[in-house]
Parts: sequence; structure tokens; C-alpha cells
Amino acid sequence: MGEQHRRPRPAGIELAWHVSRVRDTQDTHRPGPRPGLTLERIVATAIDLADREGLGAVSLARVATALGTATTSLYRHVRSKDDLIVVMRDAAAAPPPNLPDPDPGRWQESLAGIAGQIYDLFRRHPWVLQVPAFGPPNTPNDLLWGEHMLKALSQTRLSPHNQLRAVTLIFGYVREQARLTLDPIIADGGDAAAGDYFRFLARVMTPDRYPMFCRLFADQANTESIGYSAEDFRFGLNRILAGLTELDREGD
Amino acid sequence: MGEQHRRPRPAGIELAWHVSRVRDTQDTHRPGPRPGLTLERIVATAIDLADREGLGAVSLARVATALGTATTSLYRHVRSKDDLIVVMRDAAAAPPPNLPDPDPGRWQESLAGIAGQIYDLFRRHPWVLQVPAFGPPNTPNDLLWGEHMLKALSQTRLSPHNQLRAVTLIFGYVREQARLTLDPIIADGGDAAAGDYFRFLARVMTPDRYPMFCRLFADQANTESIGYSAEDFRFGLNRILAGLTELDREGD
DNA sequence: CGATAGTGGCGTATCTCGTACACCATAATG
DNA sequence: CATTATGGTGTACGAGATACGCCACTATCG
Repeated sequence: MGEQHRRPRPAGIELAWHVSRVRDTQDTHRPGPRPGLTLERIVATAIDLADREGLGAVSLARVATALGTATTSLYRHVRSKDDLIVVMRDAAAAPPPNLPDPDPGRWQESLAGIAGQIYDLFRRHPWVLQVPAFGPPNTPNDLLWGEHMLKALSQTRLSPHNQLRAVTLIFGYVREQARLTLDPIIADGGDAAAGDYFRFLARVMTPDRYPMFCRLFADQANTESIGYSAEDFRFGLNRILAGLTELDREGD
Repeated sequence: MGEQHRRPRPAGIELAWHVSRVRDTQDTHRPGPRPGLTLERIVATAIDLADREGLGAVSLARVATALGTATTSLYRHVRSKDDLIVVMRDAAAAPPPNLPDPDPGRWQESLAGIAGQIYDLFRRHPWVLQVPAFGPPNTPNDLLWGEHMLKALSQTRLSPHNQLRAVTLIFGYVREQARLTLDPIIADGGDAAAGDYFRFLARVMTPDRYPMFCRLFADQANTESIGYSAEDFRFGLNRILAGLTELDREGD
């Protein structure tokens, strides 16, 4: 089971990079029967399952059933379930084929646009946020997004090191915002959840321990959800971009 | 198993808030044998296990063994494993008993200090980052940190709504930074992992698809890891604080 | 003081999963 | 045609979550 612990090397990363494919899908066929299964079919089926029922629904048994094959057949194409998850995650992060190059001189807008597109990916594949993953982005498509952000940032006066830092900063912001927002989608799709959330909190948060929160809640219609609107998304992003702009002015 | 999907209400939240305790630990004992197990003992044991071997090592069986009881005994105190995880997560987020009130007039420093303390919690309990959780902070201790940040932010001219947004922004930043950083600790503790990471990437990232990255990697000793130092932590935090300061000047 | 009833711990059983292994059919190469 | 690597499959095992029913214990009430 998804044990992310004490692995010698990020599992499945090589597979995602097509470095150590169990069996490379080439036109020249070596001896043996023609493969009916392909890594691509497996991944597509698994992603479809995850999209509709969440990561918890992705078991090798269910994927195999959906493919009409035996469970253990999958192991001919994937070393372990964790491997599969890594490849799924990367596939779900695929950027649209024709990403326009960032608009020169308007790097903030470019970054904001990229951030929005990444967010949309998370919305389409919320289960990606359920994958316990650590460390910086390390799969091809994730890094393609990073590449794009670097293109925009190259128009600033930030140092290379700071450009890298800015990339991870924005990446992380989008991910966190998605984690915050995609709860209702995951749960049962509806803003009802947000309302419930505040109703529940208002009931259990007592003024003696949470004076600031209680004041906020009572003050006005702050009981509206937080983080669930486009303006909320813009707020944090704009703070970050403003901070980066300040650094750009100083030239570092 | 950790199915975070399609629950009617965040599992175990009530337990963390002591709202619907399976059995409330009161001094007045109702009929029945004296409880040898308590929720506190269970949670402490489970956290200890998770601290040492990661979230994947936390099974009801192992927790029970560590407690010297039968597996199913735990169900008298916890409705499900997911419930237990929620309570564990909250317990691991407990702030130190005597959090000093934020220094008036220096809200940026106060926020930075709080961010650092939250980060330390993640460092002590990296498994918290392995818990698939969505939505805004919703357990007592998480919100206690929020309360503290609100205290600092009340010294700004930000609108209440924006103060809430700022809290989630900082919270998310720390979490993401921890997710980024705590990889080596999770893996096998050592900066070796970071070096491996860049070595691997430098090998698979070709200049045709990743020109910016390749230029950065070749340029200088940028091959140093990213995100793993105190300065890296400070970078993103300072960008966010700068962005908030700008908003404070404008008074919104 | 003894009956009652709610309660906590436990043994057993079931269902789902990830995965190792051995078997067999297949097809490209010599 | 023989060889041999290869892909799909059936079986098996161990771990894990958890429902269920039993029993022993104790606070209260008659």
C-alpha cells in the first residue's frame, strides 16, 4: 500500500521519464505475444476511475476489471501500485499542447495565467492532491509548467536562484489553494459544504479561546466561505506577485 | 482505508472538538468496567508510531499491539481509523502552552515567528503532510494558530475578509514549504537526496524541452538544492509579507 | 444486598488489497 | 522448425479495516 516511506529513490519516477520502462512500446516487436495492454491504456483507465470516484477507488483489481483483464496482468507494465500513481499524477499534469509563450514585458499576467491553468488541472483531477508526495516537482509535465514559469520570470531582474524559488512559491500556492477549494468537489459537489463548515465552526468555537474568529464571524456576512471564489484565488496570487515585483524593482 | 471521499461530514472532526465523543472521559463513572484505554493513550501511541515510521506504519493492529490490547478494542474509543487520524493530526498541531502575544506594531515579525513555529510542528510530525485532507483548517489546534495570526493581523488595516485570506495564505505557504523540504527527512534523512534529485533531473531534462532549466543548472552552482535552507523559507515568506504590507499601506 | 443494565475488552470472521510465483500460450529469430 | 523471451492468468498469501457477538465488570436502583 502507498508507503511513501524509506524508499531508496522516488518510486516510479524513472517510469514517468521513460527511462526504465518495463517494456518500451516500440514498433519492433521482440519475441512473445503482442501486448494487448499498454501502459497508456492502464493509466488512462486508472485516471478515469480516480476522476470519478477518488484516489481511494483506484485499486489494481478495479482497474483490471475496467480493462477486462486479470489483476496481476498490470504488473507486466508497472512495477508497483506506487509506480502507477506517479505516472498517473504526471499524466494528469499534462499541459495543453500549444501553450503560448509568455507575453514579454507582462510577466505578472503571464504567471497569473499559468497559475490559473494549473489550478484547472487540479480541479479536473482532484485526486492528485490526495497523493502523498514530497519534494520538489520531479515529473516531466510538472517540470514543463516550471519551465514555462521560468520563461516568464526570465523577463525580471531576479537572480536565477530566486527565479527557481519563485516557481516553487507559485506552484505551492496553487496547490494549496486547490487543496482548500476542492473540498466540496471531493465531498459531494456543492457550496453547501462551505456553509456547513462555517455553521459548524461557529457552534464549536467559543469566544474565550477564539475571540478574533468569533468577532469576525459575528461582524458581518464574513460567514461567506473563504477561498472559494476567483477573487480569493486572486488575493493570494496578487500578494505573491506584488512581493516578487518589489524584488524585481530592487533587482535581485 | 483512508477513503476521504463522499463523506457526509469531515470524519472525526466532532471527535476532535469533543462534541460527540464516543465516551466522554468524566470522573463520574457510569456502569461498566473502568476503561483501561483512553482516547489520549491511543492517540499518543499512534502519533509516536507515525513519528518514527511514517503514517503508513499506523495500522490499528500495530497501535493495539503497542498498547498491549486487542485490535478491535480501539473501536470503543474511535469510530474508524479516519477518525483516529483526524484526532492525531489535531493533537500534533498543538501549539506550545504559552504562546506570547504578537508584538504590537511589528505584525510582520510576529507572523514570521508563527510561521516558523508551525513549520517546526511539521518537521516534528512529517506524517501530517501525508494525511489527505481538504478544506480550510477545521480542528481546534489548527484554528488556534489561525487565531494567533489574526491577532497579529488585527494590527494592520486589512479588511476582515482579507485578514482571513492572509491567514490561509500563510498557513498554506508553510505547509507547502514543509512538503517541499521534509522529503529527505521522510526518505532517509540526509541532504544526499537533494543532490540525487538534481543529478537525476540534469540527466533526464533535455535542453530542447527544458531550455530554461538546463541553462539554470549549467549556469553555476545552482545545482544546490532549492527550498531546503532557512533563506529559502524566508524568501517566499518575505514575498508574501511584502505583498501584505503593500496592501496594508493602501489600507484594505 | 442483590438484580439490572450499560459498558469496555476481546475472539472470530469477512472482505478488500497488494503482490509473489509458477504456468502457458505466443511470436520473432536463428 | 526449435528456441527463447514475453505477456496474460490462476492461485496463494499476508496485511489490514471493521462488523458482530460474548463476557466480565461496576454503578445504580429496588
